[in-house]
Amino acid sequence: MRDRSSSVNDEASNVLFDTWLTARAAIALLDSALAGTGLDAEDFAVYSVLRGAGEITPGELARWMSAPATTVSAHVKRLVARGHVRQVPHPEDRRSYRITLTDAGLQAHTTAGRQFRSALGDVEAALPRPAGEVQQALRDLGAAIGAAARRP
Amino acid sequence: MRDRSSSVNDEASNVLFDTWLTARAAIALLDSALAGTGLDAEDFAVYSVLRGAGEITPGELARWMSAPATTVSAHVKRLVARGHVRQVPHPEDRRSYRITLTDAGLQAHTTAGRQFRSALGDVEAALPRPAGEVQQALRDLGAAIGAAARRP
DNA sequence: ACGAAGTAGTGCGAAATCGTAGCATCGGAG
DNA sequence: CTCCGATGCTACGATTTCGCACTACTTCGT
Repeated sequence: MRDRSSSVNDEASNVLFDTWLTARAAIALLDSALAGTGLDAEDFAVYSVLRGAGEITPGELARWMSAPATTVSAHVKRLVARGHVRQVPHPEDRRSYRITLTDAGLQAHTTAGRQFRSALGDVEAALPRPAGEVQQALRDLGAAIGAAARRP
Repeated sequence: MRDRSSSVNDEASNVLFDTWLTARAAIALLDSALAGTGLDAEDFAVYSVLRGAGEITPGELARWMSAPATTVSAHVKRLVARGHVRQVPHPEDRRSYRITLTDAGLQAHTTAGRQFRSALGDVEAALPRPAGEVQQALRDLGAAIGAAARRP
């Protein structure tokens, strides 16, 4: 009954608001944890998606991160210029293409990953219960938001 | 074992990453849910903090939302210009001041609140368990991130 | 097979973000 | 009281975000 549940926030308390608040804190933490790696929190997340996906189209990436197409487009341009991402022609749709991490991109992600994991460890250590539980809650919430968004 | 835990994301799975993902989805949902109200998700969140706080300094707000001072400064300028926020001199520190919602700001928040609550309802309805549980997980996570951030 | 309608991505411009540098004020040490 | 380091905020500018309008290709209906 202090700090985050203090006087400031009473009626504004709800899952969406808390998600916003928590994410901002997470990003701030990561931005400083990743200082010096050349990647910021956003970059690291995108690289992670890319790495997990192997090859995806900009559109898929946009859907994954709930971002507008133009934003992803800008990301791609930047990451390609940085030499961390490569564009591969799409075999079945010539309007599109696919993107992958280059070796340099992969390595940047791996390097930054050390610092990331350190910060993640700190957070998990400070967590008063298994991280898996929290994660499951986030997944459930994410799915619920997705369902709500699909509802016209 | 579908959708959000699909093939794209395996090793990248952790609380911080999931927080980022979920928050992006939440913001996207709210941005569209709040369309036409004149406020976007970010605005609504800030107004909520302001409303809950009554009067706070820009610095306090910055800390609350884990944002750099300059960003908050820009927000304040914008919201003041919009007529939704008012600056009140700080009685104990002349470097600073306090901000509050004006009546117009309060009303804008209340109006937008209808649409917000509708979206929130959709999300909560799609949630496979009590929202309070998820919220508690978010609080715990937020506190843990705060602890990790304080650790030099 | 053809045209209309839908979908993938991008150029551009307006607005937002936030680091750096700088100013005003505060508060503690001597 | 007088410094002086610490703190609160902001001007500025480089970078990022994203809505709108547009082009290129795909797909569906007939």
